Amino acid sequence: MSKEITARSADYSQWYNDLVLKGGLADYSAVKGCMVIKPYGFALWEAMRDVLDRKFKETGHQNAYFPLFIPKSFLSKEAAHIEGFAKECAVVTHYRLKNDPNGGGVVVDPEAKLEEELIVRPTSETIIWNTYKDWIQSYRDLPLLINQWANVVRWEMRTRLFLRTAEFLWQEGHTAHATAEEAVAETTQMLNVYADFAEHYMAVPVVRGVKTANERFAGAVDTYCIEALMQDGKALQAGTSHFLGQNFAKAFNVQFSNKENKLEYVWATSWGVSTRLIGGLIMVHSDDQGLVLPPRIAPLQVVIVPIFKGEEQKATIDAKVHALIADLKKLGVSVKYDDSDNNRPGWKFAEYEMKGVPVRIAIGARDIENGVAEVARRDNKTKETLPLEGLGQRIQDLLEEIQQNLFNKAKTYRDEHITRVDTFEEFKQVLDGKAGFVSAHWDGTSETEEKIKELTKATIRCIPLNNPQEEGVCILTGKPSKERVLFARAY
RNA sequence: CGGGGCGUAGCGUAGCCCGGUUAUCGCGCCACAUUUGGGAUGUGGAGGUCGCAAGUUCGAAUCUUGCCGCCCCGACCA
Repeated sequence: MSKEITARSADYSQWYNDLVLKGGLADYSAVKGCMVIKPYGFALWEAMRDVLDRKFKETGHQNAYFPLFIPKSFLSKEAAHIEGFAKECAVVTHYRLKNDPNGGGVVVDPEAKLEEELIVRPTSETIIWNTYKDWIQSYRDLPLLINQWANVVRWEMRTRLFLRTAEFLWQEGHTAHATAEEAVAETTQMLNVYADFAEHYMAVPVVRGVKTANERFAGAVDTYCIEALMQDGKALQAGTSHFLGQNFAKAFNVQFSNKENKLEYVWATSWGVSTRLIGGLIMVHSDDQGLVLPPRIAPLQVVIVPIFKGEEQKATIDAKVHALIADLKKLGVSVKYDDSDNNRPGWKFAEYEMKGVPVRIAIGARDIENGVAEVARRDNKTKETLPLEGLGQRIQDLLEEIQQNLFNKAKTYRDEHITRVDTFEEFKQVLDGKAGFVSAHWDGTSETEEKIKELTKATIRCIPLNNPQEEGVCILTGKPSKERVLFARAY
């Protein structure tokens, strides 16, 4: 009816947009490239944020907040860093408006020009390292383990809801360490936190790996990443964790006295995930009926729809439902009883399917008589009639089953879409056919990587961690190679 | 920045070529009634700077010019 969803097979991008808009996650805004995150979408982000925040704290991090604005001169202190971000920075040049003397509303007051322009943060390494300079003097001040939840702005040419917007929400961890070994350990620890979150909460299987020089974060020594595979066979970088070496410490002159009273530059990491994860979540699990959300981060896990004629039936159903709700809440299950009379049951069924609520329970007079309820799973669209007795526990188990099923399904798909190839012909065939990750030998040079990208639009997503070493030859140049890397077309 | 598309009610649209009653239809919204096991039905009703500005004309949603905005596809990117 009013909420037709484009089929994935007809137009994958349109399908994705339909889910975001009609599922009530976000809207386009009056500002080009920026979206409004609606309550349901934000609830999803909050659910993800809560889990991650807990994990950060469990690994010893604390939250803090740094300014939105960064003096222009800060950004240029690390050469590779500014190189990477310069093209997409929003710049504040004035601090005041005034009435247009020609009567055209307000204009920028030319008198109010800033002496030094401010950059709206595209990422906060520079402002943070400028601050750390004052916080770190001794090895006793280390490690410094800070995370920030914030918005950042990257003025992208072309945007897509959640996947790439001019402003987005994220978290960025910035840590300082006394030794390189400790910083590297932090980098991999946080990569594992992300991977664990993706797999156990989002039910999204990921490949852990390290980026090639081409794809590395601007200013990093090494960029570790988790890569996920979408249903259209394209890859999505779902999170990154960077070992920054001493680059930022040197740029901002952050030194500490070690135990031998010698000055040393500190070692740094930074790591982040963004609202982009929501885009990935949608593209991994959802179907042509709408969103499919994994129970562990679904804003709402269970919806109960009563089916009744008249107040009398309603009262009988209410009594049973309230008992069930009490049970579910006791078990930590989030539940909504939609007994509004505005829409009929069929409408509600369709609506909650669109929104991806994992479990729907329908209870009518007929069920009350039989002491049962109809329980419908969103993930595989099956329905079964279950006794009301002990239903709460059964639902809790079912949610866990759904969580597992979503992960297994996504993992099977992902594993079936990692294809080993040994020639460039096969490589192109796979990319244009079944798509997904392509595991192939590469000669290790940036030039070859660039060339392959030019020819096929595929990039090296990562060199997987613990990658088996094997002799081979580069698919493009035929030069010797010691290991396979994962290529894919990516978002 | 290149290519394409679009701007008419909250949303989706017709009308535009070929200017002429009160701007079309559907969804949604409001009221009432009947309904309620897969997106209900009827009756009545509210809602419009036709993106903005200038021009042509007796008359502009419609023609002309300029401007603005958004979306999609590319290059760039999390």
